[in-house]
Amino acid sequence: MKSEINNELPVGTRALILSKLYYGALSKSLDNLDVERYYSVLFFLYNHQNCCQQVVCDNLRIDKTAMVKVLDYLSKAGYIERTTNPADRREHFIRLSKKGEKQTKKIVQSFDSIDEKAFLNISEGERKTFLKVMQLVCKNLDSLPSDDLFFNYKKTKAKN
Amino acid sequence: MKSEINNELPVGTRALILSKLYYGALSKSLDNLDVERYYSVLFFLYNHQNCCQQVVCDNLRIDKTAMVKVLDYLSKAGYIERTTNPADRREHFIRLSKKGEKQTKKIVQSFDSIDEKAFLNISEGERKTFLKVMQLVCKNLDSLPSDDLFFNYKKTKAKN
DNA sequence: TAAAATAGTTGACAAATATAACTAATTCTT
DNA sequence: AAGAATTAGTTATATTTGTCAACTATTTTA
Repeated sequence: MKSEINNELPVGTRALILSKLYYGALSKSLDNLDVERYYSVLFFLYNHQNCCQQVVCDNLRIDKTAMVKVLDYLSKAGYIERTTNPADRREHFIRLSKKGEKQTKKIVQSFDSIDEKAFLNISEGERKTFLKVMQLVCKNLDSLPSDDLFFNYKKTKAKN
Repeated sequence: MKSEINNELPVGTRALILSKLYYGALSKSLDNLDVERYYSVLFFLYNHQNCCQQVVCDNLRIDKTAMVKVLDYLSKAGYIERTTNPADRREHFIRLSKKGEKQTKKIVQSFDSIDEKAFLNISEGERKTFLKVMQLVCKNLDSLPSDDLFFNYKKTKAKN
């Protein structure tokens, strides 16, 4: 038996642990797919067909240079296609291919099923509160002015 | 302005995003320390002096081979010391050095401060519920029997 | 006491992340 | 309308991180 999941950890650390457990379960459940990662990108694309890369980056907090590699990988696996937005030719639309869509459907099902299991024995109200607070915490963290962050030190170079 | 933090993402993905934002803020606030990562390990050691490696691994869900490298890094930086448990000579106790303790105190303060800012405008009750549910979700995910994970596929090898 | 399990380590490798410099296209400024 | 600045995406590189199998040393178990 593992020791208890620690109750005294900062919220960021707990969130990281939660995501580790979650993605561990997810990738186990999707063991026999021909892509082994970037499920969340596929999930996002499933719900946002034909959006451009930057939108994916912003929503999933993935760096744009990393995103290039993710999409190269998914493209090589035949899951996605890139097309140029004629209205703004800098942008590349990302679309799931027929194969990508079919496989991503299973991925979405896996996500849904694990979400469901994750909230077992938790009331609908608590679940709602949880998700609402999670949203707010993200918003708070996202809008932290970087000056706020230097409290026990004098500000040095403040690279941001 | 970034687009909204997406409300339709699976809980694991949201938790990952939360932790990214959190650790981004944290490392910015600790910019001028001579260690640049593994803050959560130091945080944990601060509250659990002289525990052995496996306990840290279990609590923070870090692989034991990764932990070796983490501790090598922290040891080289002069933050920690390893000693053998005389009662069970397989175990290595990890202790913060004097320097490590002094620096980690600042790290703990940073964690606390960011936690506080993260929960701005969130009521005490909601915060409590949030943390309780987070705990439960982790527990649910942790105890998922791996059979539960193969629902849309026939079970293959089920390596676990 | 032999076999199994546990704590920790090593080395090789794959993957993630960060940075800077770059192209191409668009928008802003005057 | 020209030039500057910005934006989307890419490339290349380097560093860090995570994963895996195999290993030592020690303790537990059967």
